[in-house]
Amino acid sequence: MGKESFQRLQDSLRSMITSRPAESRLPSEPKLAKQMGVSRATLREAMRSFETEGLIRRKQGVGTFVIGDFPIIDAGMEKLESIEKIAGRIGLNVSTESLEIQQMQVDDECVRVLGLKVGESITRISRVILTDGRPVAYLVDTLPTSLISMSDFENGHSSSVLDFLLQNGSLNLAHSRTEIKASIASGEVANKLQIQRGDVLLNFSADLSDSSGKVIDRSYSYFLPGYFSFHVNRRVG
Amino acid sequence: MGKESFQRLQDSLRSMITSRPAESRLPSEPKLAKQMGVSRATLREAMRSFETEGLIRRKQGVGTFVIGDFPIIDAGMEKLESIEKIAGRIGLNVSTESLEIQQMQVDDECVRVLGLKVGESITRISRVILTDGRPVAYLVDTLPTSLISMSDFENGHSSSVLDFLLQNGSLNLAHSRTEIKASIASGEVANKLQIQRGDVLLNFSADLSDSSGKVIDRSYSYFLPGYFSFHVNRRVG
DNA sequence: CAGTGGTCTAGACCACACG
DNA sequence: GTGTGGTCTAGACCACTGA
Repeated sequence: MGKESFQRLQDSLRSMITSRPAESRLPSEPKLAKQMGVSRATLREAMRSFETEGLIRRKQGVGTFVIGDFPIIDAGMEKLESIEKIAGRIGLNVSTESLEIQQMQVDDECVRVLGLKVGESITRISRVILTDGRPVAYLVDTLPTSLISMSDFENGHSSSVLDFLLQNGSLNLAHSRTEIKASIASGEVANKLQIQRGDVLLNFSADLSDSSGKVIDRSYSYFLPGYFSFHVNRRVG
Repeated sequence: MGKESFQRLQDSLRSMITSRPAESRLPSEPKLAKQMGVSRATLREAMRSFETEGLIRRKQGVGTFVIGDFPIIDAGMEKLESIEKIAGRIGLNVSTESLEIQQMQVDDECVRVLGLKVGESITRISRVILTDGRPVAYLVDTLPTSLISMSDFENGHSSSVLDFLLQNGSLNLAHSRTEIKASIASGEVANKLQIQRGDVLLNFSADLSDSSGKVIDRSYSYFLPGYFSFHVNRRVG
């Protein structure tokens, strides 16, 4: 296959996909590969970016489907808000799944970041956010167990750790230092988000601090590209 | 191959890589695949994430090399600064390559974003940023030709479009609205950055405005993960 | 030139969903 | 069971580098 023919393959695949109605199923991979005159591996490689863009969705054992327009969660980054609040503001329904709450002993990272002593207990809360039945984000929060009660949290209105902490007025949450990265999905994260290992993700790691600068919560967030639009307004130096 | 054995493969590869001195060359892919008892395709798949992390570097026709610690360009996003300035502040040398300046007629995007009329001329400036000889970012700026003189720009001290515009005091640059995405490299971008098509990139698209809100410059930036650390401080809502 | 990584192929088997 | 996508294999050829 020539250097440009891969581009042509992608172009014809793209027009084939976009010409189809939303929700429709594409021909199976072996058939499509034969139609296009390439091997299945090459076909799959060409389709990779379409799934990243949110153009298609593959379901093992079922097929590959065209995704129509979907709501994009648009969020400025200056303010820290829970995804639930952001989605609520644009009238979008999000749900939570795979909520896991786990207590554990502090590890090296917690000692360093959260300023805890060896032997103290931390709580790790992980969850998957869905819009329209589709997993779109995987969030992991780690914080001292003393700050969060498992039963209170599970009985709360929101599954957002941030919203829970804000309800507790005694904490004086001030800001979050958020680091922005692009990464590829590990097996674990891929499983949570129902994507393939190796797929592209936008990745935040954030330290939430109170007004004294003490770090309260370290969180990792993994977002499917295509479903979110994060932006920030930058001052000219 | 079982579901967990891939993880084991990655683990043993990782420890093999990290135990080697920086700059050293790994065994060739066929040899390594044989050693590990997997096919070359599987080996390459397992090595993908290592290149994303900046742990290794592949060079076609030469070999695969261990990368030692490298300086990470750490930048807050509140202030908009050129990469050259940020790097300079931490004492890091960056250079520019593949500078391309191109004049063209406005396309639909420019009409919409830059508020130009059909028939006006725009200038597109693209360039690759290197640190330590390694391409780490690919930047594309598009702006009205009237704002930038090709010869002035080429003779300037910096190859940064932002720095050039700032020198011109008559513009009143105020802020940049920057959208943050994760994406995979197209053939063109992969070629510029000397990576593989399909590799992961962090991606900004930014509109630079003057104090009246008029958009002066639309830019696209592609960053290799691992070499940059962008962060933002978020206020608690 | 020989040796490297980059790509593609054909085929196989697995895990999974659904009737 | 049948058919789907997910993964892996063995082998081939290409493009590139450097001696």
